[in-house]
Amino acid sequence: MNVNEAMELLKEKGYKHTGKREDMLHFFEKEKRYLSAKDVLECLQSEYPGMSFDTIYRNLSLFAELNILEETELEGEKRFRFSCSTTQHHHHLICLECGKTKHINSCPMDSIRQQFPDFQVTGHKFEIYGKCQDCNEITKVDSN
Amino acid sequence: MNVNEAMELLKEKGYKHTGKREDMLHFFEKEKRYLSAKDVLECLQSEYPGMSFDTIYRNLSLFAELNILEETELEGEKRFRFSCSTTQHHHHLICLECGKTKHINSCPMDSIRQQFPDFQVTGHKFEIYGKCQDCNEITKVDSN
DNA sequence: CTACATGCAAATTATTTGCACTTTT
DNA sequence: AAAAGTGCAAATAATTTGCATGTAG
Repeated sequence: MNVNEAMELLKEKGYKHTGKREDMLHFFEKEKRYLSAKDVLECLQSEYPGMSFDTIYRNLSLFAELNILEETELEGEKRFRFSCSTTQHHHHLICLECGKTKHINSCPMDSIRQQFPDFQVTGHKFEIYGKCQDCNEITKVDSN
Repeated sequence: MNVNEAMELLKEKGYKHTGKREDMLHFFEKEKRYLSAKDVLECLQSEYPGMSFDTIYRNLSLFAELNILEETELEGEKRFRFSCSTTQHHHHLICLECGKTKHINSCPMDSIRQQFPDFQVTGHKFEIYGKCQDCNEITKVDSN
């Protein structure tokens, strides 16, 4: 998924092309990590001073519904990231300092489904939290 | 972990023995599943008509801090369940209809840590959502 | 009688919604 | 124009906090 494909999808579905939408998507494409509504607002407010949370929230929900963004909930906040659904199903290591993510292609669900055939699985969440290599190095430097 | 052990732990740490705390713990022990603050309030209000959310929330946080309860976040709400930490590390299948849970002893983290030695893991979440066998059967009956 | 526990009311935080106005198409 | 997008202000909803009072040890 990239910004052009996303805008194309929006057009197909009858949603309009606005600068705010495009800029939101560009921000997500550039960051490649989970962002909160606040992150997005802060980024877009330089460009659009009157920009409000409502618009951010409405568009985030819309994008998530269309699978343009992946959604998760982290520390009591919804977070979104540009969808990597063109690649195979996967999970992430998430750095709690900088938000950077790393893909994990292996998914433990296959074996789980076999183990519990009576449980009808509708979804799952597998996320690993911690500190990425870069953030770890910064800490080391700081404490010297 | 059981209610007596939990009350013992509270006493050790200098927290007081109150009927509300004990009843909260009994409720968790009986239910063996993830419960929201609201669930707990509804249960305790019959016994303690004046019972307020504050007390529930304060005690839930306390119990979680002392590892008497396990905490997770599900559909925008914090949920707690009686801790099974005496048994080995594990995860759950969670029925979104009735809240019932099933243990999974296997944890995918061991292999993940090996795969990403540069990422300092501080936590992880692995939860499987769906419909348990009982709830599935109820649906079948309903639709007849 | 002292520290912890609780209720009340008010504050916080993230998110959603109704309504009037403004853009896209 | 018509449909969709947006800002504003107000409403929710879950959770937290300050303060005065109550209660267990």
